Amino acid sequence: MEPRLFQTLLEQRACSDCVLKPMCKPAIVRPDELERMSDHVLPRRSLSAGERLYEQGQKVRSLFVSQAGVFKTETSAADGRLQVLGFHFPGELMGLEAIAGMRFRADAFALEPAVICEIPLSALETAASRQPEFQHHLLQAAGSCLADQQEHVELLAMRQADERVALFLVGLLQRAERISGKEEASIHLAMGRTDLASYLCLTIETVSRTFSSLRDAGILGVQGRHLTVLDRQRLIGMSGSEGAKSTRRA
Amino acid sequence: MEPRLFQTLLEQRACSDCVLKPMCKPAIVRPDELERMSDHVLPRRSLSAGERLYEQGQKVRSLFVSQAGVFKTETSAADGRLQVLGFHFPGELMGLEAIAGMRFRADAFALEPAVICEIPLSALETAASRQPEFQHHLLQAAGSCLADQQEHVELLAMRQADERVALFLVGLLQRAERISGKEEASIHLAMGRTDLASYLCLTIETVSRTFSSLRDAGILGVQGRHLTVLDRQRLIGMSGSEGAKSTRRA
DNA sequence: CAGCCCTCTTGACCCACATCATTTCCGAAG
DNA sequence: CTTCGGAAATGATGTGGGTCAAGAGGGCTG
Repeated sequence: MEPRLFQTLLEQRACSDCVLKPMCKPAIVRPDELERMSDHVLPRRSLSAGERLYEQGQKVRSLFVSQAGVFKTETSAADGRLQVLGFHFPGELMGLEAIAGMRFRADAFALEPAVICEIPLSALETAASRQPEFQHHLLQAAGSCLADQQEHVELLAMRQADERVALFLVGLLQRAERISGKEEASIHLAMGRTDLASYLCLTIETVSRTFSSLRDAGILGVQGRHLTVLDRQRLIGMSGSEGAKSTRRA
Repeated sequence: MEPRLFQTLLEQRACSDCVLKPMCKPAIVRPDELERMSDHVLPRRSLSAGERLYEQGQKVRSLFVSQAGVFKTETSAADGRLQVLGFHFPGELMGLEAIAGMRFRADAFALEPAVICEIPLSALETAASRQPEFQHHLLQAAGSCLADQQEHVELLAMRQADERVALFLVGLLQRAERISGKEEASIHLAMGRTDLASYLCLTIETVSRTFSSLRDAGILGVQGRHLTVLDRQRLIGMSGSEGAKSTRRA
């Protein structure tokens, strides 16, 4: 394992373009660079849709970066309740939250056919200690993950269902645009309504109704998992602050 | 700045005792050790109750570890809505989520008279790259922060108000016990009802009512900010899974 | 000790969303 | 093309907790 490669690997397009909100997802790796590098140095694995990458409670040996395909992470409580904690797009790091307890705190599933790049912990630490650059990027990535989680909390703290949905969609849009580099007008949902609802802490009925009302308002085109953004400004408006009228909570 | 000291500084009582939930807060530093070390090498500052440690949007130069006193971090949205993102007890790291964008994403306030230990970023990275041990601990700390955030999301995902409150209280209890090392029967709330409600995404009225019903049920003694745990088992029971009867969400 | 302010508590009412129950859609298999 | 099954949409109804509105403590200051 050549540590120098890690540095290049993580030569990230820093998250500076979306410093604050919304949905500044931890994109620590440019997928194309990852593609180039991992062919030579990192274990890769293909997963089919629905396949599990790791399991809650399992011992952590590696972190993972999606190279292609979207993943979800999901905890299951003692009583069987499931809670989707996050979606992970190509280039995003997974598993960092597990290294404190050395066990994964959630299951990770591929939502579509995917390619995953595995980074053994030992290699990670070795590379980081030999390459200050890499260490720096790793810290940045950790910070990004943390910022991302905070945004999830902020999303949940938005009281109205339509605010949450709108904010989520805007986030997806921005992630898609960061990957493609151009303005996007359509969104393909990698996840079903169930996962979406769980992530937003709503029921699938509410999500469905919200989509319908966005459609009726002429803001969004809805055809199953394929969405079309018809009125970007209004969508962004709803996702933000002034969507609320009454507002009381401190 | 002597890097070696950092290593000792972060010689943590790892979070292994509370691998999963609830409320495994990122205690990366033993307060007594921090006390011992920071006198020599790290800038310290005293804050009075309510004083601000850092401000949202401000450039990040240092991370912080509380040495004494509880802090809260809080974002303010464009429309003025405030959202408490976390409480930070002695020994817990603050500011890591900011390093991706190099700006703080929230305000941090001391909730009571406090002493803070400042760790300049440059020193942090230098120390980490010279001391693999320290780098390892730093990563662990980052992982702990992340795990903590996930628990916050899980807390918010618990549907019933009383589940959230109970889970929060159990978490406080465990943190207090981790610091004192012995079983505690009482909790002193460093935060007021307003901050508590914001953190739990409830109104202060609901929090108040929930406390009252816990009191009426003989589970909790409530005298303002001083709480007495009368029935530990039942409290833990409520915080968990089986407090719910119906349960539908995936 | 009185007065004040601020935090917390309690009560009455109502609404957004959960819940329950169908119906519709769409893709895969035959 | 038809059939089938799971996902999504829609409708009707109920409720947890948000909202509005008073009190009730409890700790300051004068």
